[in-house]
Amino acid sequence: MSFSNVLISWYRNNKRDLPWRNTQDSYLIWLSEIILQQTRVEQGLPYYLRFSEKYPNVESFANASEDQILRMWQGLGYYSRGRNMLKTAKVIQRDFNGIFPQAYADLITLIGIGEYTAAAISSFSSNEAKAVVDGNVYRVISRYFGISTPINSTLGKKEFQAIADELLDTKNAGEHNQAMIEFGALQCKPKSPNCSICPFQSSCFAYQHHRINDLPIKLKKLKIRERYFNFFLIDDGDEILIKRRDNTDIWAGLHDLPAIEFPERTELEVLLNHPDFTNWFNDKTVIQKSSKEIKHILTHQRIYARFVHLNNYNPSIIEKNGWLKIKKTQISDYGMPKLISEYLKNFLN
DNA sequence: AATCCGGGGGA
DNA sequence: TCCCCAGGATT
Repeated sequence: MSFSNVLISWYRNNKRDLPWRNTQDSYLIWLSEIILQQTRVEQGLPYYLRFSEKYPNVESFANASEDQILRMWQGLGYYSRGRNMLKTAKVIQRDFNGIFPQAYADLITLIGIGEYTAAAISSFSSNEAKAVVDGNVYRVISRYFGISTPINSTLGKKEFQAIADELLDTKNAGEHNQAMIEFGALQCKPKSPNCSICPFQSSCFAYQHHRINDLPIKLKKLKIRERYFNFFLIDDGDEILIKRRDNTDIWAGLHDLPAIEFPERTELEVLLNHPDFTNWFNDKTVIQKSSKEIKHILTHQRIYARFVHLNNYNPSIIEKNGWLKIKKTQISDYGMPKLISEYLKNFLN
């Protein structure tokens, strides 16, 4: 039994009865595909039913106003899908004689229709031999074949499309595509797939190698944290105060200056009222200078630093906070992040 | 190649 | 919380 044979057999036994599967009307299929982009079937289904009832053909859709479309789209998200559908419907009226195309080459030219949707509409409506690759297909292929190329990398997209093309039952493209998607949605789910009753158990790479939870691999978009540090350059004659950073944060074990951190940009005023500030300093404290904001880029963080120069402090805080009082001439004896050492170097010279 | 666009559901 | 969902357009 080939992969496709097993797949189709599974599909015929397990498929859901969904309204857009009971038609070959490329307009209705288009409607369903756009609604289902990045949207679960259960969430999109009621929208499909309302849209297909109110706009049973592309002409009625094209004659709707954008307000009407967006009102019906309300709550579905990604609203540009609705706006683009209206544009496309008008293009169909004007350039395609009001006949919704079935050919991949035509579909791919339309706004809102990318590779996946063009392959879906063409194969579902006319059995054109184009393989769909959506989130489900990425998952099925990556697990079954043990492909660890990230699915959201350029190379990964090419690689998975090529495998999907290879796998496609070209004589039965529409059903094959539906089956791949349905299998990914119902059986080979992202979390806790039903491997125990899977017809591919013995041939699935991920199942055999216990990699189900590792595949597919997706590049995480690194989220950058923004941090606002106010460093205090506490001038005590020929000495200054520094501190060693703990091991739970950036620059672990290096030395920097006493600091107060905020999660967002703040006025100097806010800093002066911070409890640490009022503990550390006193009435005799004079702010001699405050540097402009210095931006420092790390891989996962953007540091915005401000250096506040002061000349008086409460002596007890040195011991209490575990700070160090060192001679300015000894600064270079201590490992410091570049942000700090550069600033001190410029300041002291 | 990265970022934006969204509401909803599951772990 | 984080991840993912029948992705595509834009920069």
